[in-house]
Amino acid sequence: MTTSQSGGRKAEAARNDLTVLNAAREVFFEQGYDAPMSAIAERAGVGMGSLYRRYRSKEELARCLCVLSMKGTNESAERALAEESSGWSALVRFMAESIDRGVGMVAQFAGEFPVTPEMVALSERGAAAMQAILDRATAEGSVRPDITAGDLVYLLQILRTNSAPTPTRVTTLRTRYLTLLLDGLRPHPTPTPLPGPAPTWPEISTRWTQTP
Amino acid sequence: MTTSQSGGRKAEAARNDLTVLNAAREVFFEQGYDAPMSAIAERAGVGMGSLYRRYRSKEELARCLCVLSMKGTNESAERALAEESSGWSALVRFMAESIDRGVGMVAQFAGEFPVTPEMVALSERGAAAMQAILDRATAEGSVRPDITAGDLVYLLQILRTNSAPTPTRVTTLRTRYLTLLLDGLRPHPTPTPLPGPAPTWPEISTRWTQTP
DNA sequence: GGCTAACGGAATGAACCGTTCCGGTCCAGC
DNA sequence: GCTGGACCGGAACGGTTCATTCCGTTAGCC
Repeated sequence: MTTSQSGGRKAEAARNDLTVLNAAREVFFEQGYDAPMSAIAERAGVGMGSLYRRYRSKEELARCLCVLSMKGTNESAERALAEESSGWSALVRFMAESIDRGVGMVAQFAGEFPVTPEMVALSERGAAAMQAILDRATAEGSVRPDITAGDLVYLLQILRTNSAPTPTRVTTLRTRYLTLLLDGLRPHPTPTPLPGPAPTWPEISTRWTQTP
Repeated sequence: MTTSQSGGRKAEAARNDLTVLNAAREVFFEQGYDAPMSAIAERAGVGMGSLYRRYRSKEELARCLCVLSMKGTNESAERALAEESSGWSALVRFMAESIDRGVGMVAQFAGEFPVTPEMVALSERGAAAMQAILDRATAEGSVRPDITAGDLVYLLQILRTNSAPTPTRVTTLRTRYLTLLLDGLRPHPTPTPLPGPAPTWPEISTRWTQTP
């Protein structure tokens, strides 16, 4: 074993718990829900036994991660709204924090397991927070008016794209294109009309309820 | 069999060839290289036998599709450059045509099979054409100067994202966010500096050469 | 009317993955 | 210092999926 840190078996178990969660987040983000459990165990430096001692199944691990991610997103949105001085800075901060936390991972889980009432509640709370940020930014005139909260969800998913040589580079590029997108969101001297209706909430949640 | 159209066996074979290619393009685009061959056969309304009579293996089919897509992209870029009156309109037309043709499909193949010299040549020709479009647009001042041709490649890949209820909706949303991105590409009264260096060509091609 | 080429789809065999099980290892209490 | 029980890593198992092949059938051509 590689118990290099201090503490006994108990401490190792506690440390493993965090390590596993982080490893799972990374692996699911990179490879999607189809990533093998063995990949998560390997990334965490842990055997399969330890993985299944904490989570009865792959689905339980994914659900746990999903809920954690949604809670993080909600807190991020609510903090941004409360602490920032303008709608625009709240929007920028929320979007940046979201892609830093790899929020796109959750999208990989759509349709893989049934949604719980808790997840529905979290999702509704998140939707309200994002809508509030956007309303404030739109009201102060710092965002073009044809943008909706549904757009924000899709834009975050779009930015999840993950194909650069190193993980660091992936992060850098994601930030680069978020910046570009945010400039596109601002009111423009001659804005190009956006084609097609914006995404609606039913449309977004549909992907979660249909289990193919 | 469902030989509903006119013509004999020969004609059916010829029709099948196109149908198979289109079906493969769609399925690979939606599900990635891991899509089962049976899904392609089903989409094309054709048996497995007919599939393997035309392409010796899945890899051969994918390579064929890849080359076709690269040729299409190159022709699209060169035509846009030759026929459009401004760099900006050439850029817009090229980007729009590219996502309409589902150019992101090619990205799914990165690292799945070895690259041929033909593919290298096609890729270099495409890079030159995209660079020429961008140079012209930048020179006339219609694109912010911190954008490179490597950025265009990544932006096209980002827009490949594919998660809406219906295929039609997917296309609409892609166009919507392309429009948003293009507005972000234009010179802005107070442009936000883009973080991180732009992608380089070696960086882009690396993903193809490493076969994990 | 039979011959042959092309067809669709079932059969095959290998690879992969989620989950379980087991032999070894380490700490706690005596 | 020694031992019992909890915990660990990883190999083994069973099921599923998929690329590829094979074969009985069918539709045009002579």
